[in-house]
Order: sequence, then structure tokens, then C-alpha cells
Amino acid sequence: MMDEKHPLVPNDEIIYDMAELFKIFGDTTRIKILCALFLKEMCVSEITEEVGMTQSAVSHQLRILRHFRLVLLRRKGRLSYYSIGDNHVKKIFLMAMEHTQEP
Amino acid sequence: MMDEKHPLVPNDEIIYDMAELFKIFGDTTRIKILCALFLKEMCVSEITEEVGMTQSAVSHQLRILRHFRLVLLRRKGRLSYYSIGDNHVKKIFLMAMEHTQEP
DNA sequence: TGAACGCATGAACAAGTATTCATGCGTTCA
DNA sequence: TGAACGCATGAATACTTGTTCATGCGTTCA
Repeated sequence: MMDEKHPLVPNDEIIYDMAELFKIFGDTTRIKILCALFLKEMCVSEITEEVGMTQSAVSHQLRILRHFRLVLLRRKGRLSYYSIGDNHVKKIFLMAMEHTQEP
Repeated sequence: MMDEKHPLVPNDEIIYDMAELFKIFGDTTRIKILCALFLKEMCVSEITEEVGMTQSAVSHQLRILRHFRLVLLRRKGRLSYYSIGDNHVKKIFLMAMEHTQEP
């Protein structure tokens, strides 16, 4: 009476959430931003300089990262400081690097 | 003399490879396929049944997973058996599930 | 050998998305 | 107070990508 479902595959909501998270990580600009923030909190112009994209592109991506709580925002005067908002990200990135660096 | 580069962010090739890997994980069909294969090797029709997609869609995605060596193919008669081809995937998925299951 | 089966794949279409451009809003400072 | 600055954001565009549909190829078996 349990084999009407598909026990091998997690339920749709979990699958969907996982896919959403990985989609966010599937963009070079967002990866660069997160990597930059791993070391320290930075304002937008610093991030822009670090990742080598336009300020507009960076702001758009920061908005997405913010929405999924992967970065945190702190305002100080006319500056916006961003920092890493999640502890799992670094671990997941390190594991992905392990994979991609293999022969 | 080292500050002409951007030491916070890994080089472009690493970033690109990471993004490619995450893009692959950023699709519900591919996640379902990989989750199904975590338990055991399966042929295409079994996978198709398990993930609830058309055979064509599954085959297309298996081609991508194969190309990135995330699954392995073994032919036996007119059946194609697929299995997990990478040890990191399961760990990465578990970590992603940890993240998405948080409040 | 020929038909049924299992699977792969190219083309076409639809949907999602990252960047650029232009602009607006709030803050600072002369 | 008004101009410069830092940042956010909407619209438009170009591009990527997942599914469907149709079909082809190799294997099995009657």
C-alpha cells in the first residue's frame, strides 16, 4: 500500500526548491559575487570592481541573491554593504570545485 | 605586485566549470533522474516511469548527464542501463536539501 | 526476415533569464 | 539647496534551454 508513490525520488516541493537553489548557483556573475563576499563584507562598488561587471548587472544579481537570503544587506549612509547570508554556500562551492577539478 | 589580479575570486575557468555543474543540477528532471539512480542502476524505461516524464525528455537529459560524466551507461541487449557516475553528487544534493529545508 | 521493442536524436517551439540602457531615488557635502 | 554620488530598477533585447513531435537505428524473437 506504499507503492503508489515514487519513494526513490523526493517529493516535488523538495525537488523544486533544490532546482531553484542550483539555478542561482548556475551563473558566473553570482558565483563571483558570492566568492568575493566569502572573505569580507563589501559595498556594491567594491563588488563591481572585484567581479569585473557593470554596476547594473551586479545590482540585478544582488537583488536575486538577496531574495533567496544568500546575501544580507546593511545600509550605511549612501553605501549598501553586502555579506554572506548562508553557511551552506561555501561548503557546497568547495564540493563543486572538488568535482570540477578532477581529471 | 600581486594586486593586479582579483585574488578573492577564483579564475574564470574554475568559475565557468562550477556554473556549468550547477546549471546541470538546476533542472527538476535531471535531479529526479539522479535521485532515482542513487538507489540502483536502472534502464531508461524504469527511469522514465520513476520520474514521470516522457521517454524522449528523459533520454535528452540522460544525454546531458552522460556528457558531464554524472551518469554511466552500460548496454545489455536492447536495454540501456544507467548508474551514478560521480561520488560528489549525493553529498552536494544532501547539502542543498539541508539548506532548502531550513525555516 | 520482418515486426515489435527500447532508446536516441534532430528540428521546432515555448519559456526563462542575464545584460544593457536609461532613469529614478535617497544621501552627502560644498 | 542643489549637485554629485551610490545604488536600484523597469523595459528591451539576445540568448539559452527544456519539452514535444517525428523519426531513425540497433536488437530481439516469432
